[in-house]
Amino acid sequence: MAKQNTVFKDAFNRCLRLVAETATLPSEPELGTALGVSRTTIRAILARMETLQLIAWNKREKRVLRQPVAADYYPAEETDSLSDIIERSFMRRILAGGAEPGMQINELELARDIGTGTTSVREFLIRFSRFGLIEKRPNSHWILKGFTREFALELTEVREMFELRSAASFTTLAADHPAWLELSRIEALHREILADIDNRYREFSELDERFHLLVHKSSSNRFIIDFYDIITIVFHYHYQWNKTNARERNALAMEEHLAYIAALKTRDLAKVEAACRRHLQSARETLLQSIQ
Amino acid sequence: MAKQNTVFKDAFNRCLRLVAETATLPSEPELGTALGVSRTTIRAILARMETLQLIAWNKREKRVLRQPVAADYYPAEETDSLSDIIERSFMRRILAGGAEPGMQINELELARDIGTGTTSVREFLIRFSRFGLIEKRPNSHWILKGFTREFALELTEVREMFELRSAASFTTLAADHPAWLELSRIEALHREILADIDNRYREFSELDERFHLLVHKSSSNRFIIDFYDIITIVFHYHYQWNKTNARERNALAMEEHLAYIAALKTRDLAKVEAACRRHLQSARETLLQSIQ
DNA sequence: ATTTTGTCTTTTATCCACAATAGACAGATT
DNA sequence: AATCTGTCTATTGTGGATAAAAGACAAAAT
Repeated sequence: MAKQNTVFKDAFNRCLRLVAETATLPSEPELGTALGVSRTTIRAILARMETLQLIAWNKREKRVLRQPVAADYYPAEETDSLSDIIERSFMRRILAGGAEPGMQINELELARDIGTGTTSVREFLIRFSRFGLIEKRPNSHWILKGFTREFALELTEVREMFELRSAASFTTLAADHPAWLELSRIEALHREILADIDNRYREFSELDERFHLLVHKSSSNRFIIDFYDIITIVFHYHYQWNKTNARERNALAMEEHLAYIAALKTRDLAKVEAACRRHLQSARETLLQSIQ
Repeated sequence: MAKQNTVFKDAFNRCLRLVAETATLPSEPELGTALGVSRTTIRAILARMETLQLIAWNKREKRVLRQPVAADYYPAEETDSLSDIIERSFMRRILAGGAEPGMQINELELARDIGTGTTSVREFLIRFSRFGLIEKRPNSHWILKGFTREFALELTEVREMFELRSAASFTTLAADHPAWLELSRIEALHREILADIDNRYREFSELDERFHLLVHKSSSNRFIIDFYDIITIVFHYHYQWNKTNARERNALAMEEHLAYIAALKTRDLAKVEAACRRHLQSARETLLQSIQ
């Protein structure tokens, strides 16, 4: 097997949702931009839909013949890209499984475990190494440095520097900058979720990322923005793993966010800094608690 | 061709220098640690030396038979690792060659150009992407973001944050911490080179890296230390490329270093910050000048 | 009792092949 | 005149093969 056709399968599934909504599909280029894939893939999707008798396809005409049913969709497991699969598998190993710091990581073993080729695993490890959790010994193995207390402290130290700097530049954005609108949208979402916290507290993780990324982006600094990837991945897996008191923690964090957002809106640097520090402080504590 | 034997060739050359100095070579493990390679490679080296009649090898006895001559050495081009070759070749393309920002980078073309397989080029690009000069479009090409003014400004912004923080933690190191000794050694080297600046100003580049890395290391933060890789590579190629007024620039920078070192030694935070800022300011200007 | 060597196994680095996907271009259609 | 489709080519993503290098272990030597 060479390349996997996950792009096709995922786009096919998304295209089925379009089929459910209209009587005729638009042109190939239009579908391509809508689904974010090339015309080659679009034509493969259309051909498959024709085979399944979902549409009648003749040049420009793409008439919907019937509504898609569950059996038309590709199973969700088949639409994940290989690198996502490797990432998940790897993170489970090093976070959930008892992975000791200092442990050796074996490309071949990892590849066999996941059921993939070594090349993909190798490329994943290279990409992943910038997160500071593993380190390469050339011509030899990788070393797991581990999700330790030191790691968390180093991570949060830089995060705090970057976020304070970003928050400060947020206050200097022009009044008509789209970030202000997005900030208001995020604020509204906070209030919505808080109003129904018992049912919706799980939505916090995604909202948290969206908010902090917005702040980081206002730095206009690629290094600061890229660094946020590390935060994202750490917190993402951390949330999946440590669910004690999630409701309370999330509610508290959202209150802090609201105070932080309010401070940003005043454009008063001292207030922004105070609110930002307060939130980062409790975020750090949450992270540290989950480690030891 | 699978793996290239550059490790062997490079270690062989270095081992020839040992042969020139002694009558008998030490044990295999000892040689291994001295040259930083495994026993497998050491044994390959010894076998080759035996073939060349450089040594008489019988178990523990490794008697030197003759002095190595120029012809015994492998040519320098053959001892560079493939990733170094790719890096150099790539940097020449994007720095020296007129590479426009926004240009597409083609793995296949790059590989053909360098005369190597695509896998190695691909892995290089993945590793290199953390420097923020290129960006990947999945399933498609890479985009060259270019060594632009924005890049330099974003880089120096983070550098200044990190170095100020590191310099501050330097002042809190225990008096018997080895960093103080290394600092004094670096200081002495500065004075030596300044005393003979006309002949030795080219040594600055290496000294500069050694000094700033020492400062960054005192942060004990892997993200700060890793970031210094970016600075290193940018300045490394930048020095090779822009040589106008090198003597004056380097002399000035060294004077600033001396002031910075003196400030560190007082452990007075205000003085450290002032000296550090002054130096970073002029380093930034030098970099910016070379760009437009 | 340690260290060294001989031998063997395992793993990494690298190239190559091939399917999936992107993308280019000319002719067809509105 | 602009957009769309049919067809073709080029490039990326991934598995597999293989030489180089690392590393394990027992027997041999100090």
